[in-house]
Amino acid sequence: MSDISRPYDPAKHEAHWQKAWQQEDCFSAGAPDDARPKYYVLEMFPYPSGRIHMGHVRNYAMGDVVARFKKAQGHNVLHPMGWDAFGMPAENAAMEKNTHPAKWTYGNIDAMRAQLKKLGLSIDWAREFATCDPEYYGHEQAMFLDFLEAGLVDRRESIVNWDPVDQTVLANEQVIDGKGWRSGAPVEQKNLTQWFLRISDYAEDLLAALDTLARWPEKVRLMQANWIGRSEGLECRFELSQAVGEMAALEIYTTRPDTLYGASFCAISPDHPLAVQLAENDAALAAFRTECAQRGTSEADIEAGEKLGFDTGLTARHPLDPEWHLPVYVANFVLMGYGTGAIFACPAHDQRDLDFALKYQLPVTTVVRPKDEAGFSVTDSAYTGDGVMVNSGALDGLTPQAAREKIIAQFEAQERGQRRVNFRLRDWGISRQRYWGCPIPIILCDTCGCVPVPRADLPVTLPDDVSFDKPGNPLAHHPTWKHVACPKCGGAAQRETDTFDTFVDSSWYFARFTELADDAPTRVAAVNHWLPVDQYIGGIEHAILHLLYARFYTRAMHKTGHLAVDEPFAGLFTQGMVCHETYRDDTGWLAPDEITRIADGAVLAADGTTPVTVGAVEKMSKSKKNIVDPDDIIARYGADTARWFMLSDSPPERDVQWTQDGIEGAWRFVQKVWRLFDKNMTFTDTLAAPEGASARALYAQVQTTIDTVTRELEALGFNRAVARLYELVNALAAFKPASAEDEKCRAYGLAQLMKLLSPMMPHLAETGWAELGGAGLVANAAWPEADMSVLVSDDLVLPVQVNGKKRGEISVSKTADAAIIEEMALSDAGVKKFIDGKELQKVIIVPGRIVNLVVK
RNA sequence: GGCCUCGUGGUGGAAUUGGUAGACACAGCAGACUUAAAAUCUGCGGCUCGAUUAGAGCGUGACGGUUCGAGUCCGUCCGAGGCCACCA
Repeated sequence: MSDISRPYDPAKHEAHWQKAWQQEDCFSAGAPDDARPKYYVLEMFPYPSGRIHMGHVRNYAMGDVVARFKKAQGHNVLHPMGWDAFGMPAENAAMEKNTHPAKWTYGNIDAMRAQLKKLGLSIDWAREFATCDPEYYGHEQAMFLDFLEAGLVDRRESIVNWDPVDQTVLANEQVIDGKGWRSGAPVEQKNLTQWFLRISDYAEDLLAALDTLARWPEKVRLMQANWIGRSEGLECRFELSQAVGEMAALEIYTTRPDTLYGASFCAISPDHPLAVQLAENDAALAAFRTECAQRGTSEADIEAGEKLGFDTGLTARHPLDPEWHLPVYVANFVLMGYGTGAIFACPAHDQRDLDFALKYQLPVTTVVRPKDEAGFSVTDSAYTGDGVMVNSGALDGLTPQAAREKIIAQFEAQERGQRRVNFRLRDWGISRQRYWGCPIPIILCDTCGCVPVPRADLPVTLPDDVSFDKPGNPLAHHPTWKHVACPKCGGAAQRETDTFDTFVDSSWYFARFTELADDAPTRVAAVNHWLPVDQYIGGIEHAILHLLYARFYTRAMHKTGHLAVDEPFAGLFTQGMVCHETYRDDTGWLAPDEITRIADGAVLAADGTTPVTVGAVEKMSKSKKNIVDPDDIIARYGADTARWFMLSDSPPERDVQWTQDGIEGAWRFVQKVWRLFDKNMTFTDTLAAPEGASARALYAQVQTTIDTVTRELEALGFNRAVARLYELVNALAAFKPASAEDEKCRAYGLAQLMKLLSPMMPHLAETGWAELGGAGLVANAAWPEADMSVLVSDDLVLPVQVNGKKRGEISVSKTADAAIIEEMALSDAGVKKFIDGKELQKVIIVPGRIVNLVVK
């Protein structure tokens, strides 16, 4: 029996229970043949930056609630943890701190693992790995060779986004406002030979299957759909009036074939082969192409929206009228990477085309008008709405939709074009010119070309002796590493010195967790048993990239026989960020522990005199110094308090604001629960509904709490579950036992409370459970089931409205018929006042809900 | 520019999905205990009017609509935020 006169001391209890869970091996997942239904809970694994932050605490607290809850409900739970350990920060640290990326990374992992363990998470640590372990990335290399054989990989030259500071290629999605996502340097366009995964082959499937992901947020599915960007249109030829070399026609793609009669000119991308060829003999065009390449695609440039064109002097024949010649421009707003890199322009119905036409004085012909505006014509604003076709020959009078269908059918019948589906999604360029990543297992031979590294030679490991003293890729600078004999011809050859994009590493780690097989990336029986992940939890910032790549990669693994599902994550939850107020004085940002709050609410610097400006509530970040360190919080209040605060108040998908008052409130709640154990009690885990009124009322509240908390946890409504638990604790604290039955019911209520609290505050729940004399660990106890029979009462209280406003309440028998309810409602004193002297027009009785009297 | 989400007390937020608006918590006020403070316990708390009570009116960004009944559904507008962005 603990001394309950003293405050609850988390430091004492938390370490004890963490050890007990480990000794009892509570959280190891059962084998695939375990009789219990499986449940795979996964939080997005962390990057080992060095220390955990509050965002991790929130993320892993949520996942842990789900894992513990599902275990208690009788599931065989898999809840693993690992490290997304490759990436540039390790190289930056190596440069700045003169250490080795591996040493830095593994040191960080050790530190963060210790921090996570202090949170008391129910993790199966036996499955832990880091993506920088050769045991992991070697399998990744083997799978890459499988993908290569299966035709899922391409190597091709392409224009890439080049970060001149980091000296590496960036994916489109790593370019933000024309700048590198890490360096912030303006991105340049560069032609490089790159490895690609053919994700665009799966565009249609990745899009269609979004409909099957019922337990994903609508928002994320929409973002992915937009990213994949499916459009339907017509691809057709515009004959050039004179051929240029081999090129006799322009292939164009349009989603608006209905507006063909409004054509004004054709435009090709500066990177279009025709433009490239013409530029060879045209210095002015060459200069124009250079100018376009330098302008880039930054937000500022797009905002400015300046349309630049170069008249090639060529013309193209309109496909519907060979005598109609359209000028061909090179235009900066046409992208080579989408469609065919060539368009026909209809200025009346596309704003970009209109801007261009007005600038270069090209014709504007209106071919769609709004239904009710007979004389409509476009002047300075393109019309993109629905309506009626005009000035379009046989199309006149049709809707644009019907006109599109008619034109496409006509082109297909005449074999001059075809319906074509286009996607915005491009193939995934995975080559990175970095050291700290998974080496691409390819050998480049002048004679044999690209030769896969023989399987027996995998993994291709990173050399340890590297230097970071010059920009670029240390693997390419290394004196010996890249020089090898060609596996095919035996001649001198070189290793591919690029490494994989780190998104490759995180595209299959969830599969690896299902079994750490030595000889294969996955063990098919285990991976097919556990996947898909039942509940995946992480930040919304991964809504597109990571989640889309993982969906594609799973399909690729399916195709190559590594598993047998297509969708890796059946349920997805995206949690909000942890925010904090910001503070600054003349010297810059101040940390929360560098300020003091005085009585009138004013905020001063630590010296007690300098006034401090309280800024916006923003995501915790080093740069704004508005960080609260989880270690400090755990040391002062314990893990349970930190977890409880992260789960209360704010809905989990929304941002939460960290406040000192909030953490203090959670701390007081822990103490309040502890004070409930103020006397010896007989352990009571099961109880029939008591007879006495007071015990019965408490018993009933315990049952409704079990019922609602269960449903809230099922729905990940942690904040609402917390509110119900506050209510139960308040009721237990106020409950004054007056009989043996009362005592027993109170003990029973406390036992149920411990079980309900245990997913969120596992240490306190164990302490309380032991205090009550419960057998074993509450971590192993079964989830309680609500006895709802006690709630079935014969009477119920119905609110009575008059004209929709509540005016009274009546207590009626459940079985009372409408006539009796009406009579009681009409005779209620509060109601009477509002109906006397008025004509009763209607009585609405919603059974069990409400009564509404309509009077006039 | 396109697509989407959200606007409820001093604050974070609840509201059985069209049926008693403001649960629960934080901050606040008053009281009890204490020499005092902290902690704890009790009570109050949307706004306006009503001296107070009883009570009445108003109230979920604004205006309109549907309905017996709207925070919830529809329309227009205002405001905040997110994602994508010259994607033909």
